[in-house]
Amino acid sequence: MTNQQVLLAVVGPTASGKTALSVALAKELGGEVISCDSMQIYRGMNIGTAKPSEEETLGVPHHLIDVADPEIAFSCADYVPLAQRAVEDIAARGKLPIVCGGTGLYLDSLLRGGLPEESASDPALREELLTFAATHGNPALHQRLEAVDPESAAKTHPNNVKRVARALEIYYTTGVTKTEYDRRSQEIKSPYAPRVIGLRYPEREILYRRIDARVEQMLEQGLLQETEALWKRGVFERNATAAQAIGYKELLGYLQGKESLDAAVERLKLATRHYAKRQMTWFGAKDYVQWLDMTREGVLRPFGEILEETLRLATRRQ
RNA sequence: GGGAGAUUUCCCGAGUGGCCAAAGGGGGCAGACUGUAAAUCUGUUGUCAGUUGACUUCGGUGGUCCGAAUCCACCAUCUCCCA
Repeated sequence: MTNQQVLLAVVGPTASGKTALSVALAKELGGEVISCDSMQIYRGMNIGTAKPSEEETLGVPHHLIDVADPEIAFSCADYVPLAQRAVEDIAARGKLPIVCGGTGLYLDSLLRGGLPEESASDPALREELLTFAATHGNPALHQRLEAVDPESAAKTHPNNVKRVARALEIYYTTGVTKTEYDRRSQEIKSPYAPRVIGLRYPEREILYRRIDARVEQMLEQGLLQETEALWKRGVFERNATAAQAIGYKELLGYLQGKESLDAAVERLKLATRHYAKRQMTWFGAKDYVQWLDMTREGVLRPFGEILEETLRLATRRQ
């Protein structure tokens, strides 16, 4: 009754096991993976972003990885059309698109069917607005938003300057308020019939232990060298999106001799845990997620069992 | 052996008689998010009633005072200095 494209998605916090599961699913169902990760986009950032290696992908094609240089300001708006094309492309070849990743906003935008027509961005204006807030105070910027779009002003805390600025940016560049913009975006009909599997860790300590272990592993694999390469390349000077990636900015202090390695690594682990929590909050609020417990009685469930359950969730009639 | 200083709520750290359950930061917990999203931001964090409110806390014990985390005495632990 619907000709929406079927699509599978595996989401969850960092280090939850998305990669292995989506590869297994692709093998099982004849699919290809579309990464939904704001940092795996970038070339030269492999270890720190836990980009799947050849051993991990097992020959399953992965899309939307290594599509931009770290100096590039890549964003959600760049991601969505590329991902849409990848979905079409995979489907056209009779394969199942499997979206895998933890960048909630990107996934949301993709599943929603893209951003509204009037979507636009103006980096110079953005900069100007941020400067305005810095000199006149956060409330002053917020008041400007309140004047043109009280509804979105009410929903955005004055201190969340970036969000306030974005709302104003939408209005100044398109003449449409953010409230109206959001409304229009809700009218877009999604071309997809997604099955979204969310990996959940009822016992958070288990996930946190995995995070710690993975950080240690990244260090062994040469995360420091990778960081140094990005540093030398000047990625951190321009405040590129890529410079925000967890794993690099935390180690920079050590490389610059401002901090001990142990301290830097601790901060890295902590930042990753914080990030994982934010992801859990994000996905937890999405009603399109079907949750799958990764642990039982304090231990990780056998992979085979998890795969089986996922297949059941993925193919179940809705 | 003598001298100086320290001891605060999970951690760091303010607080030197009432406005202190005690600043601020960190951590924890919860949440928001439609073009920087691995970013950005918010709330909450002694206990219990859960709005006023009650109760227990600032190394320990005992004092002074209407009233102490803040003053005094002794004890304990730690740091530093002189031997």
